[in-house]
Amino acid sequence: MPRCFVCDTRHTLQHEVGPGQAPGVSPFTPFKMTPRKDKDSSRPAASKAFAPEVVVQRLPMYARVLSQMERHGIEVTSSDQLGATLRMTPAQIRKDLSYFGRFGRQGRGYDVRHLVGQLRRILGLDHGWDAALVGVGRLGSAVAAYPGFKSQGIHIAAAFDSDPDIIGMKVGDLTVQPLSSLRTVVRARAIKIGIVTVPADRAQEVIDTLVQAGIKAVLNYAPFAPYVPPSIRVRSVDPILALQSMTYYLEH
Amino acid sequence: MPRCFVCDTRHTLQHEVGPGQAPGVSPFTPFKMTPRKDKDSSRPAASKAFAPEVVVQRLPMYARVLSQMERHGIEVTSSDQLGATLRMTPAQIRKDLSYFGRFGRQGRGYDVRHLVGQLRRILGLDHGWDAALVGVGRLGSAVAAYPGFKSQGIHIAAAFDSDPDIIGMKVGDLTVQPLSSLRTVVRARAIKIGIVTVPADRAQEVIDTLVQAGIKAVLNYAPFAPYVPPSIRVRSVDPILALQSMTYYLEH
DNA sequence: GTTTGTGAATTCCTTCACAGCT
DNA sequence: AGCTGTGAAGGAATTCACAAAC
Repeated sequence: MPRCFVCDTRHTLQHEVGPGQAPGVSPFTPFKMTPRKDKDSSRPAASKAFAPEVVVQRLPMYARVLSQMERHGIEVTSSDQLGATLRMTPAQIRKDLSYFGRFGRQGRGYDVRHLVGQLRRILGLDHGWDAALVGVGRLGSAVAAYPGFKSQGIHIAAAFDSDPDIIGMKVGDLTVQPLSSLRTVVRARAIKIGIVTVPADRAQEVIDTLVQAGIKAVLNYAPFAPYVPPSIRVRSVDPILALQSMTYYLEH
Repeated sequence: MPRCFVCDTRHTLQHEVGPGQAPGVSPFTPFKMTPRKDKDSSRPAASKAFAPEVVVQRLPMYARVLSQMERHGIEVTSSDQLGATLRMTPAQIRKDLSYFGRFGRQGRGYDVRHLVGQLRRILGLDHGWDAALVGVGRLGSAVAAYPGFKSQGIHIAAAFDSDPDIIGMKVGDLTVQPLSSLRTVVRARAIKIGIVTVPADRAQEVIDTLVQAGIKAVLNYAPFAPYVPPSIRVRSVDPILALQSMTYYLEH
């Protein structure tokens, strides 16, 4: 269905372009990257209705603040305090949490240790995650060296590149492997997360390969809107888009 | 109003923590980072009602695809083709564009060159922008070296750091200056964009300084929710949050 | 026939406001 | 008194669907 405007075939490879879902990347900013309603047929039927995606995107922020508080020895907090720190309304925080359970006590607030534990469990942050990094150029090296991933339980377990000059190089304690072994390695190690730091014109084919290898979540740094099957999650990091949407306001 | 949970005063400096607006950061993903309704009193009264922020955030994606098409020699496109490339519904693209004018022709579509020109003008991308980079550690250096900014008209015009070992170093053709001269330099050169790549525990004070120096837009790479006056725009880039909101789905 | 532009309808998200528990 | 959890209300954003223009 996506018809490529470069070569006008119906392949799934886009040659460059596109959004992601919300730059914010910012892991931050929300978009609506999933096109057309997901219809969402079969749902596991949790304790209540399902949590909207926007809510899931905010959960990690809550977990982060609470970890902070925990480290500072704060034992109890409230939706007011959380909201002040995160610049959100307390009502939104309470409503968001209510999709997943009842974590607070009326009149008291939330036990920090308990809530952060629950959120980590819900988000799957109570254990580590292996990730495969594809593209070990300047950006990829910077990502590999960024200490934030490891400290948050994201372990870059394999690195790939197609450039013969880069293959064999060391990034941290990893050796860069050829793209051709991506599928086998990712399959064998059951890696579920891919981090894509290749140029935009290679990114779609890399993502296709990752998906074929069994990856379920993609962190995309290339400036385009990847095509993936509905069961795969994608988030894009795109500082340029973030800046360009601000220049609008500088101009007006 | 924001009361710091670390030192319990009402200062505006947060010690770490927080979201941004949408990770997506992804410059991509949308959130609702602006708390409480902006009330939006006086509005310049454009041709029609005002464009919602989500719409403004999508405009740069449209401009990017259209630039692509222009480079490929495509002269006419349609909301269908744009939607297929960006994985969005054609209706959304038409509606978004309608906030800013009527750019297409029924039965024909959009003239690529004309539309991209209009979008660049609307977004202020028809001229360059100077930006001040604060924090020239690993991340800051990577940002400074990233060719995407310059190619999109974002010119890093000054770089600052507080580390004596880093001050005086060269990044590209810039010399890193001490933080203490930030205010004067940013003022003198009328720089409106700040890019913050300092550690989270320094980020709020740096942003305060930037705002005092007259900056109007901040691209924040630190993992916390900055406090800024309502007239200042912030977008945060936070790949960790982006990943953590995906692990939820890996787990369920 | 094709494709835009846009009110109306719909869906989704946020905020309100209060009952209920501490 | 203080604060959560949540239905209901309100507001935003998306999608529909069609008249108008080529």
